[in-house]
Amino acid sequence: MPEVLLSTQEPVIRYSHYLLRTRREDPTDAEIPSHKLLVKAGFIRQVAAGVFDFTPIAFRVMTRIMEIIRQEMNRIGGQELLMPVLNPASLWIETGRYNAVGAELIRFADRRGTDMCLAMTNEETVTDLARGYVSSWRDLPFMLYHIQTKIRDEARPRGGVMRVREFLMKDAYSFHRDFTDLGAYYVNVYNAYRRIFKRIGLSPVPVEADTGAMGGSASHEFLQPSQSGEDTFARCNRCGMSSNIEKAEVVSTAQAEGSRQAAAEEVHTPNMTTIDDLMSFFGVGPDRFLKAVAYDADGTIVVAFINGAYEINETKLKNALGAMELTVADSRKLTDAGIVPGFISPRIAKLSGVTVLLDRTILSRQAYVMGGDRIDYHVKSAVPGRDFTLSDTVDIASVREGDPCPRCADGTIVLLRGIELGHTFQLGTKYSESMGLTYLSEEGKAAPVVMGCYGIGVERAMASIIEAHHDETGIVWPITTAPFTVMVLPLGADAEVVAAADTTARALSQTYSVLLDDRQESAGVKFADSELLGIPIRAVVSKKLIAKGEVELKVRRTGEVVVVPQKEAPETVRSLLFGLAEKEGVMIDDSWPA
RNA sequence: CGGGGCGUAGCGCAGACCGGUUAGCGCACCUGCUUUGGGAGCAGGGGGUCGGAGGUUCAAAUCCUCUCGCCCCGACCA
Repeated sequence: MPEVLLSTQEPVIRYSHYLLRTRREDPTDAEIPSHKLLVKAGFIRQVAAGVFDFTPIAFRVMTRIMEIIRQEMNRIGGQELLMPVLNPASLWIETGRYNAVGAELIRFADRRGTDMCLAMTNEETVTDLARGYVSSWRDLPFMLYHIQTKIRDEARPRGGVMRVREFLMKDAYSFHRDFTDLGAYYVNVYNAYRRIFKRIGLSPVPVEADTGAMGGSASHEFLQPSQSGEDTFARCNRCGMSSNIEKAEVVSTAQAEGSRQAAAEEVHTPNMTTIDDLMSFFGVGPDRFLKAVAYDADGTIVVAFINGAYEINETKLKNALGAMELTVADSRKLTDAGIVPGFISPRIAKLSGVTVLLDRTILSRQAYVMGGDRIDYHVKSAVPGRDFTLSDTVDIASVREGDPCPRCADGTIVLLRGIELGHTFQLGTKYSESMGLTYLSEEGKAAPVVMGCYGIGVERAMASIIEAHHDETGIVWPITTAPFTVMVLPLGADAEVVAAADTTARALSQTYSVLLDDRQESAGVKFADSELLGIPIRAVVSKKLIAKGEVELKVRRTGEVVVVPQKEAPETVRSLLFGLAEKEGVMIDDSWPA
């Protein structure tokens, strides 16, 4: 596919009048490389917590990312439209999200007193739009998308532009007659996503994900492995299975133990309420203990029991319970219910108003040390099924590094961190049913439309590109998303240097986007800035070079330097770019550069 | 929302404990001259409601109260 984005008809951009100011020093409040570089190179400026200005050079990058997204969305039949950020609360009340979503959804009343909110995504508006259009199976399928501001009042914005309160997102919505059709289309989106990320210089891992408050069935996150990432995912070292830790299944291996089972025995364990305390007291590993964690799930007490070597995964627990709100229970509430915090055993299941959940990892051993249900006592050699009721077990544990893979025979799990670049959901009928988006089938029966939705964050993609493409001196933009293709540096203020740089810049700008550094700055400053800004090709014009009618071209990514006659500069840039395209794994159509 | 920290020039900071010159330094910015292949030199200069409000005092950047904002860790995260 041709990267026409690099082609340009625009004039040379003159740095001296361009709204761009780099900084000499690293910003103190930035932690991750992309944040530091975006600020240092003058791409972003914070306006409020999680709210940023994007300067012209940054917006050029965003425009290129958006254009690649557009091309790939259009390729799979997407129809671009524009939906509003300002939404009436009534639409969100219809789907139930008005109450289901927390304070991230900004709610307010307009001047007439009508309840409004600022859209964090557009399922409501798109479903509302579609129900005015869809009536027959003949109308399906289709896909709509837009690239629009999203507002989410995040509790804690962080990582520069990684997690913010206002951002641009490409969100796409597909509409189908049934799950089979959705499933088939989902593959198209999946492939389009892979193409988009490859083209912008990223290589995220598609991982199975929890659907969260979005609802629906299948969901994948595209996670770019990075230390700066906020998501943790599990990956099998053999079969490649990848799953967000919020969803990753845990298979515990049963340990072979002697068939002789000692009788349960109460042991005095003064003030020992943690697994660590008990480990040192009993002198055995954490997997010998039955750990109890008490929660308040939508107002009822839930106590989850798990093998002491594992941690409860609250997302999985929440899903198992179908709970909206899950918090750690306060001890007073437990005491009131007749529970002894710190010494809880599954025998409390008989108490009224208490739900007990047993994690599957409990099955891995035949006997445990568990709570004694009275202060300062534990029970040793407690056998599941004998000393407490072994009801159905559930999978609510967090997978650990080194655990066996749930998919293949002999793989083990590795935990990695990643940046969520995109998320795809097979929504199903959650929105169509609640909002009455139905169609008449060939049999003349009304059925809810089956939907999918697919997001990509634009600023986060930009930041991720920097995370993946930078060095000690600055950003190294891939040619597909670079704000400019060539940066021309005249060294010195000599009239002939200025004139030659101008000629070179004009010649190059016939085909490439060019930033001409016409500032009255020393050579060192210009070199440092060109490296910081990360423009793929640097063209130097100096007195020495002019004497021989030459310009020097340097490739930012590789450091390769060539000196060529001034007239050959455009042709040489072209071949350098083809070299870069190959290195970066992107295609350039031979018709480009023209 | 819990814990910790910070608000003084565009950016980074000092001054504050112990109230008292005209609030200072570096970078950036302006003028002039020199300089121009790796963040230049000399000289001169502009820019401040000291986050905001109230209070104490003869006097507040400095002490007290309230408030707003921002950062970090955690919780949260369609």
